[in-house]
Amino acid sequence: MSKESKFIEVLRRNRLRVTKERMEVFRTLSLVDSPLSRSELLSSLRNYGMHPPTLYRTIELFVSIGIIQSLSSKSGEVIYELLPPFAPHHHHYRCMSCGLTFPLEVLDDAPVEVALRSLDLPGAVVYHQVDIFGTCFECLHEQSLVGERVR
Amino acid sequence: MSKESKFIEVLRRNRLRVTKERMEVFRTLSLVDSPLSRSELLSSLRNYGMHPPTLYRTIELFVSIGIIQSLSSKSGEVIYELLPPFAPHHHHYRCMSCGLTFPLEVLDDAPVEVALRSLDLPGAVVYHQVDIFGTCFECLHEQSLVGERVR
DNA sequence: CTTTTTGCAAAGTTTTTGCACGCAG
DNA sequence: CTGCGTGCAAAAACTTTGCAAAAAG
Repeated sequence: MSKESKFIEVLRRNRLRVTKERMEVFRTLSLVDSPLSRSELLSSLRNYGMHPPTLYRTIELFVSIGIIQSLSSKSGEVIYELLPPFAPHHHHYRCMSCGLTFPLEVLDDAPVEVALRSLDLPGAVVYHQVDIFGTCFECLHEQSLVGERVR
Repeated sequence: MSKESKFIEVLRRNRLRVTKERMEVFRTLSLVDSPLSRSELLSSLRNYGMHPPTLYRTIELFVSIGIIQSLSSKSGEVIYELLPPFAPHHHHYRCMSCGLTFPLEVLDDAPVEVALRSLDLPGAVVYHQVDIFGTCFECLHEQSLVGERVR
């Protein structure tokens, strides 16, 4: 079953209508396969004719039915990405220099996952996010080429 | 050495001035000991006389010199919290129902930390964030008291 | 045909900017 | 003293809201 038909299923199950705007937001997120901010989504979809209120309402809807989740970029901007089953569960490596987000594949039996499951918590668990911040090899390399760091 | 004097040290090391506004923002974050949004900080500090532009500039500054970090709340709001050495490294458990954030103490040799250190990553690591989402026991209890879930 | 969803305009809120003044060093 | 930082006002950007029109089922 394709991701799009799964998506349609989820809308149906929630008694929501399948509109081209919702499809388009979903497609953009699937295609890019990396978290996007509201403004990035807007500019991607603007040529398509998406209006801000529609996008905002769609994002809120998607969050509420669990299609996407929000995370914050290092710079303090909120970004959104697809959740399972639309994207596999993964962690993030984020470069603080160029801002790129690298998805990190995590198997269910990886040590991190096992360790997270065995924690003693103040409630039930729905999902978790792991974000690792640093400087990616490409940026490290570039920095070493430039003699001096600019203040 | 107290946290405040450490904070002053960091400002000095960055050749920044110690002002009462900066002290006040730092104090609020230390005192509350849980992540705060811009608007929460603003209302806490408003009676003190903080103006929005000053707060925003201060937050940006604090992020840039590594005093605080941003994370996103479930509702998609950006919140800020102190980083080591002003607060111990910790993970978060966040209740999706009441919105409360529970800091989770993590020792350096905890399984999660060890597992995270042994990952193969596309760059160098500066720090990481782990956020676990779910429903806290208090909210679970309340929900069981209410017969029906509201649609 | 009914009900949900979108388009649009307007209002509301938050954030940024520029510059003059005041305070830290 | 000498700028760095803040206060203030104004502008810009972003987000929300309400309602009529359009589209989905």
